[in-house]
Amino acid sequence: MERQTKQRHAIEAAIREGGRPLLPAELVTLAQETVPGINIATVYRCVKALAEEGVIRAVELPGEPARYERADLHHHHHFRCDECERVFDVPGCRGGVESNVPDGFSVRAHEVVLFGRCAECERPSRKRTRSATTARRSSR
Amino acid sequence: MERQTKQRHAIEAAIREGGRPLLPAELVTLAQETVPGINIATVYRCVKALAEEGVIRAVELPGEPARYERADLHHHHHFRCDECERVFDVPGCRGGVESNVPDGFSVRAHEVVLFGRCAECERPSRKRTRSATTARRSSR
DNA sequence: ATAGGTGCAAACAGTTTGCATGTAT
DNA sequence: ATACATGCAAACTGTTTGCACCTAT
Repeated sequence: MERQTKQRHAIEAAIREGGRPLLPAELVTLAQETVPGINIATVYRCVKALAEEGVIRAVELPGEPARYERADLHHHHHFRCDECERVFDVPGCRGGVESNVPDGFSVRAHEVVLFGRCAECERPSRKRTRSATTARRSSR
Repeated sequence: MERQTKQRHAIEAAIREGGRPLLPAELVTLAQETVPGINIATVYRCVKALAEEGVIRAVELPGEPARYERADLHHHHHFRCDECERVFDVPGCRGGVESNVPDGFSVRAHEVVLFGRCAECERPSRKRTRSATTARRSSR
């Protein structure tokens, strides 16, 4: 069983209170407010352990590093804004996605990711630019 | 406009005749049958150019490197086998996936990925193991 | 002839790991 | 006390880039 360390608490807290899936890099930044010296390797190790315990869950979007969110959320999908690159939760799931699989295939799970512009970025007046934490990734 | 080189032809041919989305590493292997000395950097450069021309398309699955397939296919989704790790095309799209987005959000595109076991791996008798080209990745 | 493509090696980003040290139990 | 977590640096994987050379035009 796992030890209660301040690093681990800081990471858990960041994910629990994040409100949206967070990147490992964002987690270091957030956790450093509580544990200044925290290392990225620790974040990766904790995040892996927490995911195996079922406390958090990896949100893996096509072509991007995994983000992490709390696992106690109902089944939902994700929306990635083309502009600010943030990822949002999209509640619910209409089902029916699993039809059309070829004969003999069995479906265990599915992932749906929507791409577009979020409400803030859609509205020209109150335009929001990429946050500092995600701007680095835009060079891709 | 682009030059016709044997490297480029080999890569285009591999994707055109692949029948399923292929990884850059698989493309080097395939293209080497025609152009022995072909380099991975060339594959990445060609693949990027071909994608920009609209000849091929990137298929990006959550948590995995991009695969590439010909662009002249109708809209479809993908199925990844847990066992053999191959990716298959799933024809059609029932729609309705875009509902539930929060107010003010506009959807530009969507991706659906199904996970499970393909027909071959589902059938115990004719079990298929991971191919040599994908086995490396299983350590993840 | 020359613009553009290729191979090679080095650079990068994200992630993982070995090891000595620190700390929760 | 000691087993496990952390920090640091090094290793690793996938991808990109600088540069000298090669080749389709």
